Amino acid sequence: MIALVDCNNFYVSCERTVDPSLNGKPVIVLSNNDGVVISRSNEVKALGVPMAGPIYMHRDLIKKHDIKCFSANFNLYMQLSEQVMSVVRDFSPEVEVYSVDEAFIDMNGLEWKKPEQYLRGLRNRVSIEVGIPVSIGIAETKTLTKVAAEFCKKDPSLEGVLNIYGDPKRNDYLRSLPVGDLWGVGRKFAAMLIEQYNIKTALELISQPDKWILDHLHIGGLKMVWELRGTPCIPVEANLSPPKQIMRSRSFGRYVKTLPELKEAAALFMGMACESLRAHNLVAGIAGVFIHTNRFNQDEKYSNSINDSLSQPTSYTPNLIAHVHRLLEQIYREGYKYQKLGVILTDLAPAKEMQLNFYTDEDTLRKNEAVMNTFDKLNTKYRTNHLIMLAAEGTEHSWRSKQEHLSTDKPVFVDPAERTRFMTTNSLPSKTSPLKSTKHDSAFDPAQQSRALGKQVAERMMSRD
DNA sequence: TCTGGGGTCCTAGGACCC
DNA sequence: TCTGGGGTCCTAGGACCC
Repeated sequence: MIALVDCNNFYVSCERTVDPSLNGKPVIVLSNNDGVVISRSNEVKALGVPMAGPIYMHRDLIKKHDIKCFSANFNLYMQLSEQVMSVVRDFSPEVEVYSVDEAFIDMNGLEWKKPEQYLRGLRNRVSIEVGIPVSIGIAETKTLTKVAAEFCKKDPSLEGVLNIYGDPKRNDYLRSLPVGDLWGVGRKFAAMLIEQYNIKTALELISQPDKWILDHLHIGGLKMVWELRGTPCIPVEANLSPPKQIMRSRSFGRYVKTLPELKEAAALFMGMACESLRAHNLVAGIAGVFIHTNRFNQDEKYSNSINDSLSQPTSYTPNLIAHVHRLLEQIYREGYKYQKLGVILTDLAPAKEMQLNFYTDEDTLRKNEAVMNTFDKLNTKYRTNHLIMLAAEGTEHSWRSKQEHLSTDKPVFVDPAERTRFMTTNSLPSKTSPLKSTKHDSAFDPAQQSRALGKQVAERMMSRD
């Protein structure tokens, strides 16, 4: 028995914990450059605004229905995700955190606990302690829990939990499920199944012979189909494995033409990637960079990527920045308006198993490691990525993403008692309530804030030493 | 005018080996 | 005129996920 805990409209729900007056109102969360819809409230879904579509096509609808739009605030979403997951872990040690808003629970050994009742308790605790609504599906396989959670969201009378484990009516659900809504069937496969083979529902798909599935949807598709028939093929993996690749990329807030500006962006993104690399105690053997112009602009198109192995695997930011700067010089072409740049680290290996080469100067290695250690400690301690940075990363970043509708960057603390009161009375919180949102004001500048913080820290350290 | 970011896995095909 | 068979490894690209 497996359960899936799935947060409803996660990013929108996060914004609503900051500002509960958004409850019941149409709300959208936008991608990094405020260009694309990445989360919608139920009210917005009902209005027909599609997921992952460009927002500018819905200007009129936004105005007409007074839809509230927010820039993505991933710091906030990560914090709330961690809170949700920590409640989930209270209910079982066997948890696979599958994404920012989803977790699978291995329920084996918990069947006797009356799963619906037990997990309804989980749902209520997440709701009260974190303020995020979740839907929970229970079934024999991961793919079936996805189906259950999907139906659960659409039927409020289920109170957030649908158990289809051993349910003889399982195929009734599959009969009414469009093939494109399946976990493992994306746009391309859905179009092929419907247009070429007239296979429209999940039930029609699982009625095909294995050989046909293997030929058309490959091994991943066959696993999915077996899972829909009730045979587990995708295990719950409670132990998370280290990443195989780390990438940092952004679309620019404006077009960028010059090599120095691209280098600045590459350095900044590499700084971020390296931080993650070291947080996982890994080193990279290969690093690369890619750039491209606006892919929707047919007149002028250029995109290129390049990567190369390092003479010595490392997580030392200065070396990796120098490496991608050299690579960037090779693919940069003058005269183009660049829209996006990204850096990629691959061939990752545990830092403690690092291979040295014949020429490696171990003394330098140790010194570099100590520098990065101190670097990370300070940036972690003061909860900012920009307390200390490399000069190559620049300070102005005039090309950075638009984020014109940020809610708040400050950590959110909500007193559970206060939330309970809010939920039961359903009244708006008073002005002094901790639920009150910290509105983004235009004077708030993260860069300036961190410079001020940096100054404070520097003064403190100097007075001490 | 305006179109995200960060991942995983699988497959086909090419290079190379003997 | 006539040109094998059996492998491995790597990479780019395509599918998928949230």
